[in-house]
Amino acid sequence: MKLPREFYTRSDVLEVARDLLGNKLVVPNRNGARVAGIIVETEAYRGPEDKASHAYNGRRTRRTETMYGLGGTAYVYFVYGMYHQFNVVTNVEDVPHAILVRAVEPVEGLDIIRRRRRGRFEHELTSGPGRLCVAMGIDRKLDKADLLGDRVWIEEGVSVSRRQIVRGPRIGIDYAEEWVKKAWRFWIRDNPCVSRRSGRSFD
DNA sequence: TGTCCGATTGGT
DNA sequence: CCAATCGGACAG
Repeated sequence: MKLPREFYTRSDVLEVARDLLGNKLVVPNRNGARVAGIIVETEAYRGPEDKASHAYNGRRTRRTETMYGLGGTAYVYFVYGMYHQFNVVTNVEDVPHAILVRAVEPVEGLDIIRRRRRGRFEHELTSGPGRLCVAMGIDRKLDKADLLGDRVWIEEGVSVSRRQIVRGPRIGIDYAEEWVKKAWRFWIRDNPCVSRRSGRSFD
């Protein structure tokens, strides 16, 4: 069952980022086979006040335009000349909030995932935002895709109790000054598929 | 159009 | 720790 529009249009992006944990990200390939993973790590970005956000200070360009769309839209961009990053847009139109999905635990289409990530250990298949995009076949063609459509979506997964959720600072945003230390990254405690560089945490 | 740099990763 | 690698943002 796909998560409904109201899940995404809520105004508190931190709450949505936390609630995403345990749900299942699904990408059907063109044969109709499903590749899917349970979301185990997320990061909230709250433009325009959040200096770490691409939409900081109201920045609105060809790339960031997606973030201004309706909650429940995919925001996929390309970084470091080689990696894609999959994000979920939240809130209502014109409020550029988004959540970076940093790691999933593979649960469907393992054969396809292993082929795309040949030579890697099991815990390295989808344990990072760039890795999971390779594993699941996500690229910029999915930018602006509606998560209530049929190209990529998130459906009800497993239930995760509040006690299993840990939070800590976001990763790779050293340029964000005072926003660096905000504990806006959420992950499932002890899950083997969370990204490496998981530094200090607090709950 | 030129320069700087990135919401990462894999190898040293 | 560091290089890879190229598109985006912005200055000029």
